[in-house]
Amino acid sequence: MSQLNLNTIEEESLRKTFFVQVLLPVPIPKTFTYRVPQKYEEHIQVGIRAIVPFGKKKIITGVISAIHQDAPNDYEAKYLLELLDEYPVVSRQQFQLFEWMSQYYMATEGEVLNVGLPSGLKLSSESKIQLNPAFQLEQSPYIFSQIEEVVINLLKKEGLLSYEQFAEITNTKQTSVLIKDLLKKQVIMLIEQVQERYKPKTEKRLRLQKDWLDKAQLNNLMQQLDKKPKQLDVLLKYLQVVPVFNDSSKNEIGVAKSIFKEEQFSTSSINTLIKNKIFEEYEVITSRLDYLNRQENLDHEITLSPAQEACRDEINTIFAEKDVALLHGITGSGKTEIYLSLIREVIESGSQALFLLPEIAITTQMIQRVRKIFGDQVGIYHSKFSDAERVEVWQGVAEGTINFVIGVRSSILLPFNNLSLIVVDEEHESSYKQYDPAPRYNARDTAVVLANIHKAKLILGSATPSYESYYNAKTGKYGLSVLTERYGEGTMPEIEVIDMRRQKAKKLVKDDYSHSLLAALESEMNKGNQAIIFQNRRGYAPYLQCETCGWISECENCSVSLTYHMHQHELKCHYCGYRQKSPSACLSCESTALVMKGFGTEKIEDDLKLHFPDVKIQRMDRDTTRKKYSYQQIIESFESGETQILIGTQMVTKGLDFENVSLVGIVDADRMMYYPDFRAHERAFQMMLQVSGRAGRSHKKGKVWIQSFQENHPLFNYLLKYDYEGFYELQLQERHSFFYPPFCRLIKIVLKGAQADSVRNGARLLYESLIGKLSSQRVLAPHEPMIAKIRNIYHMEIWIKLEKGYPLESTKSQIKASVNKLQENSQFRKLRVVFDVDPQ
DNA sequence: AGCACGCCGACT
DNA sequence: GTCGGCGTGCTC
Repeated sequence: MSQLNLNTIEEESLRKTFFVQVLLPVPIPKTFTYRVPQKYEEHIQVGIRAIVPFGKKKIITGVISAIHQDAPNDYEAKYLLELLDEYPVVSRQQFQLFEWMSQYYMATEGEVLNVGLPSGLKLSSESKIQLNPAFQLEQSPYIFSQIEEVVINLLKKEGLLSYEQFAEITNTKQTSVLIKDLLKKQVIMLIEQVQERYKPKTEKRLRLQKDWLDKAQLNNLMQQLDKKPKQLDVLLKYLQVVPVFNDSSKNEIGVAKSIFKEEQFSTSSINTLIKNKIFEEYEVITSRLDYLNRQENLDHEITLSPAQEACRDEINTIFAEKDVALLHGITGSGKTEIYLSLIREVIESGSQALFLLPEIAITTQMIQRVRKIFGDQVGIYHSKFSDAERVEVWQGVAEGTINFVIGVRSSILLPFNNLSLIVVDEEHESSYKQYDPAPRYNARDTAVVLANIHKAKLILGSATPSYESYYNAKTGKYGLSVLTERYGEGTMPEIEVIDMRRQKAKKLVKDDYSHSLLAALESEMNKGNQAIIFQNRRGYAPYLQCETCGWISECENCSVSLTYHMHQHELKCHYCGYRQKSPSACLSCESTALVMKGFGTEKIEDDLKLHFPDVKIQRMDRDTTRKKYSYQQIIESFESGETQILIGTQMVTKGLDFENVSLVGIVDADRMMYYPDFRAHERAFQMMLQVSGRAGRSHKKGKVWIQSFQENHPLFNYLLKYDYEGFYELQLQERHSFFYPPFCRLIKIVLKGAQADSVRNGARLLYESLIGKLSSQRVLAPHEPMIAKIRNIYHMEIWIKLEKGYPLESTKSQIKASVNKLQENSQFRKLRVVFDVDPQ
């Protein structure tokens, strides 16, 4: 008796209820607690996805971030509905990284999860329309319109309709009225359905039925088919591809059904063969990463020059005591080969490696090169790839079949569990920083943290390191390895600055081009060489101005001038996309004395085509690379030598290797240097050095021509000598005296709103609250950004400068508290406040 | 972020 | 009188 009692008590106490914390891809700064149904208790794991009810009718998918038994006190937890994975899709290390990112970049973990998970792994519910089972047309007291009857009949036939289908069928925009009516009349009901977006790709395959595998039977079959030549053809083709005569086990794998499609085999005879039980048809799941299925001639050879080898050894030495190495190698020094050889060591030891590149640098050439060395162990993570492909890379990394990922910014969020080496190439690139939406993270800086979590090593590589990284290397936080020699025969081109003021005085400037640049260009063209002309501005002319009254073409929605684009004869806003026909007279005073001011790539293309009518000229900027393959087409055409002059924006500065370029022209250097940003000089120097590096890659000596009205600017003294370090030292003094990074940390707060004065007043109040907490030295007064209005939304900025060592975490909480306090005031509630930590 | 609830103006 | 505008507040 007592025995029995004890047992019940024990069982009672064993029956614990489990709860999970679920991280949802919504911008709410917390996780949600759900109750675990008993049937799932065994399967609960941190890192697997769960479908949960959220709000009144939504059903969404989140990731389980913790398991516990503490029932919440002040509300009843809902049951989670379903588990989606057997194995974690988010690793423990990833949770750590997510947490760090949300804290450091002042975003919610949900927002981090949102950029992390490929959308194929995110699910959301979609409402569907269904006929109410209780509904009977004959017994309904209501009268139905024609369109309602159409809907009823369709629902009877189809069962379920999505909102989109519904709108299409009824051909109305006011579907909501119709739906409400039908709901009221109890004709339909709405149901929530969660759809798994990612579907594995399948392939139909054929193989012989087992009965025919025996040699005698097979001969028998051939005789049977003797009078059916079409079917015999199919069989013979099969035997040719799958030699079951020699090895009957080969039949197991069969052949793809699609191979018969390419040739003249008839589908009907294949179907007859299947019907007659000679062939059997079956499906297998295949990879979308088609290169995984392809047998390639692998070539593991990586040949390093003595200089590269020394550099690689040096990095390994650095890694003995430091976690981060900065590789400062001039353009064309062959940094990639060093990375690849180090990555190979890591992969061969069984760990994972990640190679980050800016989007633009992941070219076909790079991918082919990497695949040739690493074969199917490499995953490519890139925006050009479909979502399903990204899911497959994600899963490959999680399962450990992919050991090496080459990818863009967001690949830092892949589910690595055994990472040993991260390489961030072109680490100075500002595209490593996500600008919008949150989390506004910098993948280069996040890589430092990720490496730390995995106890992995990190290489930052660049020909022109960011001052932050270079400073860290110089002060000993990072190791530094320098490559000063170009790989192969190439030498760095000579740089000449053209004094445009003097040339203009001598009347040697035509349009925007000096005589020297045009003459040099002509001479190179005559020699059959190639040239790159760099101008970091697209369109024809950045603005139109009336010479009579001074009116400037401006955007209606943004505080910027409209850029003239000649090809469409339009004025366009580069911020909101607004466009209008170019006016023929001033919109203010009707004078026809309109002139185009400034120049972009389009104008250069136009001008040079007049100068060099026989030379093939192409332009590469956002306007000409909009279509999927146009970027590749332009590169290939230049590579093959068909195009002789390539005009481009900063797109041409990124990691492109061309053999025959002997001239680089920078038409307007001043524009880059006089940009109102504390990094303007750093950027201008980087950009000019990078674009210079495109010349003289082979045995041909190259030359760079830079046009400037400020040819005495110290920047050029250093640039001519390729003295990166000298200019860095000079800039560093300036950064120090004006207290900018790397001497301080910046946090940018942007307030956005439709009413200019409420934005202004809100910024003022926030500023006052902030200086109360952080002192007026650390907070800069609110100011309008350079473009104060975009799409009719007004912006104000407050910058916070924190000296090194100033507590970051608590400061961020204080900032958030100030913002929350501001938004308690209903007047400022609808202001959007954006935090940008370490803005670029 | 969605989404429902709720309180004030132009319409069958 | 109602529809629907979007301000407000909540989501386990």
